[in-house]
Amino acid sequence: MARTGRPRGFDPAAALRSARDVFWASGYGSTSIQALVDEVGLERGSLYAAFGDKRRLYFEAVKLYWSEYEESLRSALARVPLLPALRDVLVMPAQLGAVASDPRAPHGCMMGNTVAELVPQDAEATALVAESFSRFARLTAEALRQAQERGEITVASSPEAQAHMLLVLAEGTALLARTGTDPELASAAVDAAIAGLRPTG
Amino acid sequence: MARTGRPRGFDPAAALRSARDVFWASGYGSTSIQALVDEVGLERGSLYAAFGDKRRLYFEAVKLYWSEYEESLRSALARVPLLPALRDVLVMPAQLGAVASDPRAPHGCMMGNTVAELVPQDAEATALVAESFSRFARLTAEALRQAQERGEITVASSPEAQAHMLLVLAEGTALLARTGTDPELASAAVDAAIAGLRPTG
DNA sequence: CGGCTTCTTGAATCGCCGTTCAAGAAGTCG
DNA sequence: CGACTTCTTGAACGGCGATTCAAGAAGCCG
Repeated sequence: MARTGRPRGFDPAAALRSARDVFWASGYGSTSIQALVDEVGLERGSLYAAFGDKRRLYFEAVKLYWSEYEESLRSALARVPLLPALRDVLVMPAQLGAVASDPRAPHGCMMGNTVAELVPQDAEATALVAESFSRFARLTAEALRQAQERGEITVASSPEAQAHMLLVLAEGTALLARTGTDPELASAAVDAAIAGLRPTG
Repeated sequence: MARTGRPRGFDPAAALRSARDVFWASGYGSTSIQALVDEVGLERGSLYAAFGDKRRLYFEAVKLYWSEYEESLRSALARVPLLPALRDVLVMPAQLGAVASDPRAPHGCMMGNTVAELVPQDAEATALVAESFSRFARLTAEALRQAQERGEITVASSPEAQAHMLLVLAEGTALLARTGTDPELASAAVDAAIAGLRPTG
């Protein structure tokens, strides 16, 4: 039985991307339905029909954000040598924050923003974030393990501990980027941490 | 001319501490005046008379938070050797988050929470946070410089870069603590970063 | 003791927010 | 071409938010 009736006048994927950008810039609580209507270009009813309520839409937006982030992380982790690749991954959020004063620019990591705003009060958000962070840790630890075997990084700490440190660093950098920290200082901080991963002479 | 009229029936400092705890647990936007009234024990009118509006009260609460944090930071930075002291400072937020599932417990670093929620949209919040972070960086860099001179930590990076790295690490750890991360893993991550500060071979 | 000043109380106000819904529009299929 | 189904539109609704205010209470000072 084929789909009948009036077809959609918009592209749901494009609308979701647009909604993600609004949420990314303003967070969950501070983004009004009105702002979404204005920015996404759909009327209220269409938004609700297509995505359910605001909370559902936010979660979909976060999932989209994460899927794109994870893809870029994967490709970085496949690089050899690993250390410069890690540096790029960690510094990226600080570059996004270069336009920190523009309220309509995206700010920080959407996962970190979700943590600050909804975790642990919102159980669904907590689970979503925990799953994403756990994936980051698993992928990164595996890459670190291989790099340890290659002798590229120090074995002074376990790959798991190092991976978690990088997660902490990534979220911290993304958070501080919102304050408009000097990008050079942010890079230098990342470099100082990365330097600690080199094998000791 | 002495103060006359009916005296206050409450202690403003105690009320502010109480308000800080509520804001710390729930953030700015999610804390309603009603919640403050319930928790602080003042009626609406008294709250407004004593502290001005919600935003002012929040800023006062944040300032109180920071003044206490900075004091504890100062005393940690005075310790020798410095590295174990730094470890304690960084791990602390992860311990606070041990009760992460309790919504009434404090969550993360109040400065970081403010960044996530109000920066950069709110100029006053942005300035307040920038000032605090800058103080953290200055105090920490000075302690690191002395430790470098003592030969206690590596000179591979500048004290300023190392200090900023520690700020990033502290905020990242506090953020992740909200997700209820295993405290042991959090400690291990901090240790991995601290290990990178030791002088090489 | 009486007048004055300041604090307390909690009901009232006003605006904004998320959500719903009824009416109209636009395709599709027999 | 006509009936049916789905989408679009935007006005309306109910609730909850921060904030104000008028009336009463409580201590101080001459």
